[in-house]
Amino acid sequence: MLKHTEPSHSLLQQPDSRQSFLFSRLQTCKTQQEIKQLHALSLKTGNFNHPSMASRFLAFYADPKINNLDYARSVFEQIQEPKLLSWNIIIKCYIENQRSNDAVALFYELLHELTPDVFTLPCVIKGCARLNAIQEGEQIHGLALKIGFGLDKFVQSSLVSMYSKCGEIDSARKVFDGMGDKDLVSWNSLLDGYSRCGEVELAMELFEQMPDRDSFSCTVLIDGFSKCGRIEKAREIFNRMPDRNLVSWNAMINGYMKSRDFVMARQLFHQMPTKNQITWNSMIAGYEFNGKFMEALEMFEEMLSDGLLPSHVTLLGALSAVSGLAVLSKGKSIHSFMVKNGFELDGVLGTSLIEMYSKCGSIDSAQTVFKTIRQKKLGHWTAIIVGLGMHGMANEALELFSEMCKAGMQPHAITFLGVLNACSHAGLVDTGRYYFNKMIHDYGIEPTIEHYGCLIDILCRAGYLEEAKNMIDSMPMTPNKVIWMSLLSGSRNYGNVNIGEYAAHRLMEVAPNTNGCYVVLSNMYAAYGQWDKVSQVREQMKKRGIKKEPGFSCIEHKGVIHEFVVGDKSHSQTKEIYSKLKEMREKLLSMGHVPDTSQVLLCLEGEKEKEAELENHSERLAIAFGLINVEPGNPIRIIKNLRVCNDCHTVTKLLSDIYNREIIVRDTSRFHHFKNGLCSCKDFW
DNA sequence: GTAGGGTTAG
Repeated sequence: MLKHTEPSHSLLQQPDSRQSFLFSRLQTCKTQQEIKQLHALSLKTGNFNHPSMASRFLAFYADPKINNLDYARSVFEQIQEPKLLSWNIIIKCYIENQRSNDAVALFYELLHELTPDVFTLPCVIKGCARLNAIQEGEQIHGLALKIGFGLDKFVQSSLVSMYSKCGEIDSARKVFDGMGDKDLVSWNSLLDGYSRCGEVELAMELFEQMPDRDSFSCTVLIDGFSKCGRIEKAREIFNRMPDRNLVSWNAMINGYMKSRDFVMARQLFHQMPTKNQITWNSMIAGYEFNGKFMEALEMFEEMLSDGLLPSHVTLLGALSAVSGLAVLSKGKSIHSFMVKNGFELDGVLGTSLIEMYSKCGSIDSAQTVFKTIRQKKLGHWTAIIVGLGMHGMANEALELFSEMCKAGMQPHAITFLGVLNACSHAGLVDTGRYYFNKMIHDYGIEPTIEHYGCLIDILCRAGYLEEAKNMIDSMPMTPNKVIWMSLLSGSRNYGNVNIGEYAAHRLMEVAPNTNGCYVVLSNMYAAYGQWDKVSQVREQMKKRGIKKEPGFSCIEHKGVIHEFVVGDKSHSQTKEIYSKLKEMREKLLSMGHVPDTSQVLLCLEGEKEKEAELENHSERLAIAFGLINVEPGNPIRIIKNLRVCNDCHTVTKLLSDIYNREIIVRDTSRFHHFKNGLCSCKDFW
């Protein structure tokens, strides 16, 4: 960086002697090096602070081609009493670099010195729109009127757009109606407003009233229809577009992804003449959003091998897909890619990484990432608290929660959800009640149905079934499937058939197709020997065509995911796996393990068949695979789509001891760390 | 030499 030294006295007296020379050089020079030399020269010769010189340099550094924001700022800082033009340039530069916060802050600084003009206002209004800062936007609107720029077309259009983006469609309309001279941009701004707030009929009406339309107008409308699920209508407009641009293709892809039409999305993706980063991001995020994690990761790989640089958005999508599949190795490689390419972890990417590591079962790495983030934000604290809770590490989660409060952070609703979830997985009833009340009374946060769900779950797991039932009856919202399921599971665990039946009936009203409901209900009857009721449930399931959701377990090895279902014989290592299973069975037997068949679902009659079913549970196959393939010293990580059954839980504990291996199992809601014959959940799950 | 409108992202 250049040092702005005091110019020598003699040169200062005759600054204009070299000014025209500097001016013409400035016009023709191309490299950053050259401009820096001229900049140095201007400082030496005392021309830097000449009225139009400084802003010329500033404009050069602020130019999108050079785009050295920090340097531009340092140049700006050196200007003595910068003219409005310089302020405008630097504010615009901040907007262009997605630093709207700083742009707005600079604008308020500017107000102490000068009066803004018709160049400043649209720019800073755009910044407010980006920040969703409606209050600042309104303030600046008032200021614009006060200083006499209320009728400037550019100012008005930017206001229409700002109000539209902030969801204040009525205010947008009011400014629009007050415009004397409307052009395409002002029409499009309002059209965007209607599209954004889902008023697509009004948008369509406006579209038809417009004196002119361009590809912007069509794209805005396409996006509006896409977002509210009317993909056919969007397609119609797209088909009629004379000049389809990249953005309209992207908007269509998003629309198809939103309506889960992967075939059409992919078709457009291949058809379009050119793609950009957003196109790829839309495909990746679209797949991820719909739970198509494998496809999302394949797209991500393809994007990289095409030589495109991913953005934050790309990485967010890829990391979420990794979390969904729990492919730790992939997550690690994305993490190192991020470090290598200088992606900051201070923002959502840090949150996403913490989430990824916890969901991949590596809570240690999640904690490491959390510790390395210098400026910890609420999202980071929340992510790690949620992660620790999932891993049954309630004490650590609660400790971090109080540390976070000490650091001056205001926890929000999700943070409390993490805390309550942690309490639930550790069976901390009183602590759970305490935080639930603290949230309401100390932080003024209205509990959502999820918060109630957590607390009710805590009560149910601990056997406080009456209290849970009372809470369900008295809570201000209609109980959902999750809540009735908690009550039902609690009733099964504590043998309360009455409350269990009540919960099951309510559950069937709310969500008649919940297969888990029938399974738990029949397990409950079976556990207490009510076999006639067991067959009734079986009949009901048959009549309604409900089948037990097939369980599967996955294990990743060397970047490949191996999936197993009950009694699976399709794997290439089947022979080895089954002989390992035999060995496991013998070792378990010699430890005196007696299979617990109480949770085996009905259709199997004899004890022997039931035991055989347990032995072939998908996670046992996955464990066998892990014992064969995962190098000793490394934990065996398994992902399940169902809850761990009683017998598998006992068996896995024993296996961790017998084979001296750490086994980490992720089920639908949490992690179990099996080690030395014990589980991190302390048998409470 | 400076200004307003569209796509991904919780």
